[in-house]
Amino acid sequence: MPACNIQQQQLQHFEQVCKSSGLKVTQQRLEIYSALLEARDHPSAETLHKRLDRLLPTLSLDTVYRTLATFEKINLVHRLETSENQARYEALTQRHHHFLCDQCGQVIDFIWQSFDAVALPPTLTAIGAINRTSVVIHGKCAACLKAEQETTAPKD
Amino acid sequence: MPACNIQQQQLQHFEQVCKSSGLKVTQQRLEIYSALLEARDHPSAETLHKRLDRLLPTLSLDTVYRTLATFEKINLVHRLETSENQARYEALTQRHHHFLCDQCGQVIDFIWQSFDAVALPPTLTAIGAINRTSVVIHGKCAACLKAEQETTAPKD
DNA sequence: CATTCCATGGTAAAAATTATCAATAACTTT
DNA sequence: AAAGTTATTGATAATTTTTACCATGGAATG
Repeated sequence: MPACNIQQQQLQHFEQVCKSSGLKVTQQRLEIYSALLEARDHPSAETLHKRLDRLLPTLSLDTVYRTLATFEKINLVHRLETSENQARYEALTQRHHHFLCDQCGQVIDFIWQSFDAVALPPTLTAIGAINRTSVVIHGKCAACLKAEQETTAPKD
Repeated sequence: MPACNIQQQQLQHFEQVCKSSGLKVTQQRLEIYSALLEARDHPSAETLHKRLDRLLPTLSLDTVYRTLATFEKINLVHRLETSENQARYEALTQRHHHFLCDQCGQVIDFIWQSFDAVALPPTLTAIGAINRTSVVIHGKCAACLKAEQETTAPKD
């Protein structure tokens, strides 16, 4: 399983980052991080908490929140920019951008290397120091489009 | 005052959009919208509410929330993508992008026409139908950078 | 093995947003 | 311009989301 190897690498990296930041590698942190690594759906703290209930039944929601906030500080995870109420998170893997479905709220990653290579506008130097850039695209995802067609079309 | 003329135009447009959407042009809606037009700081519902307190002392916070949600539906305002808890809003004016200061939370608009002109990656057609695209840049704003220097540097 | 210190869980508070419903204000018709 | 119709508002309260508190527990250090 190559995917599993990749995850092993990520987890080693995780331990290293924790230690170098003076954070203890607790079971909760490990599980929260690896759950986020496996997840493809940019889960919220609450979703993660539910998802981990089987593995760590006593894990508190507060710990999930705290842990995610901690991870964000040491740059292990990102808190997404969405226009929803619940915050969503993702583990940092490959550089990518986000497509947000305005209908169902789903977040879909996409790669756009030619954007990543482009020079930023010079105006920005006056505005501040840049950490990271990302493109956010709003629209209607394929699934929602299809569902819409099916409820509109059926005239038989 | 040219700025005032521009706003007059915007307000006329506002009334038109409301009517064509079957919405009544109430004083509350007018004031909330024009407060958002004047604002340059992408205020939250609560900030707007406080700001309007002098003008409309009985305006309820709930109305601000409801009104902003309504405006977003008919595409008069945008709910911003930030990674904060409180939602922020802006009136739709000129096409622009956002710089978010991770330190102070400030949102600064910037123009980037060469991005606006660029073609989106073809992968996206499979993902869904696109409504709008925007670039989000995270970093540290000039003011925060300066404040940081002043607290670090003073060694005299 | 004892000590220290950080992280966790449980509870509860704070912050942010939304629901309910009677009263009110805006548009329409006359 | 007045009355009727209907959407909108305000006040209150409920939900949802996130954070604070603090005693307990467990890992690392000496």
